[in-house]
Amino acid sequence: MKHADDGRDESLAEVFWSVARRLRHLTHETLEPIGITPGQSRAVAVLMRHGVMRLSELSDHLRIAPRSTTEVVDGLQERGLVERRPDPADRRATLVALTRAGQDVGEAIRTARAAEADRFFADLDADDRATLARILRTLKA
Amino acid sequence: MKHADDGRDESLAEVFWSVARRLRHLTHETLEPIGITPGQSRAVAVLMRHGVMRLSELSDHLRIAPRSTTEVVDGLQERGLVERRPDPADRRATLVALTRAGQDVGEAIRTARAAEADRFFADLDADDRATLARILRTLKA
DNA sequence: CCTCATAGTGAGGTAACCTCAACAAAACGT
DNA sequence: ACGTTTTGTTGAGGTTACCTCACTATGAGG
Repeated sequence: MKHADDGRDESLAEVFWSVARRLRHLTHETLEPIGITPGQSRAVAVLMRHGVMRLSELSDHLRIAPRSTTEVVDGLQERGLVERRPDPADRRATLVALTRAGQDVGEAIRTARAAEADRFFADLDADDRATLARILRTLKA
Repeated sequence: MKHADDGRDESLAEVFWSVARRLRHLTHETLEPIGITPGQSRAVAVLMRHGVMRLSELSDHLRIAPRSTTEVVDGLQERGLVERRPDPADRRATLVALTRAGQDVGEAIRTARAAEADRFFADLDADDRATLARILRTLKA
């Protein structure tokens, strides 16, 4: 008997958030069996793509405060997915590097996320997918 | 000086989240001067649209747990924007209604959000806006 | 070398959710 | 009519993912 959603004259922003909600839930489900949080997964993705970097650099990539990055890295380190090592060039800094296990998990995430995206965007044809990507890229700037 | 974003081969999902992040920040800024949180604002919008309803009904609309709705309503009540009243038809239930002040704030939000959306989606022409709406509506289902 | 900036982190805080259990009131089965 | 089950709301307490502020150690410029 639930209505569960207010359709009609909803704004672009509102639909956007409905979609975001659905995607967030899906992502959560995808990541859960891997035993990693969405935030940690983002960090792993950045490290996969760019390799070893300073904690502060990682903050920039993730667009979160340095202090928050500390926490994300703590979590990954506990799970043995990254290691901290001193930056030989600056003794204040800490480098963050994926361990072997971290790389494996990174691959697993990549695969799972791809499957997830396929499922999620399956209702869209190739054209719509391309258009959506273009429009979102505009909005991102 | 920072890179701040990983562009290149990013997936649809990733761009989506970048946009979401930007929109979330913007919304926060829009709502802050009104002195209301995004969650409360959503509740007010529902009440503006559908009028007096039970707490549990509001939960359904907001798609959050009843217990969480209690908190949202608490916040709004503290600010004098809604009032709780007993449901004459069921003494277990509580009805939530916008006060006069709540309706005024609802209007203010509506205006501010419209301006916000204009700003945010300003880079898109009418066609793109329509297309985006259509695609998002597909994904919402 | 003295001052100022920078890298990371401890302490503590917030918003927005959640579950679980309690309690009252309603609805149902017999 | 009456015991059982369901429903509507809320207290207690937890989680997640962020935040700011202050502190320490180090680096860099005058």
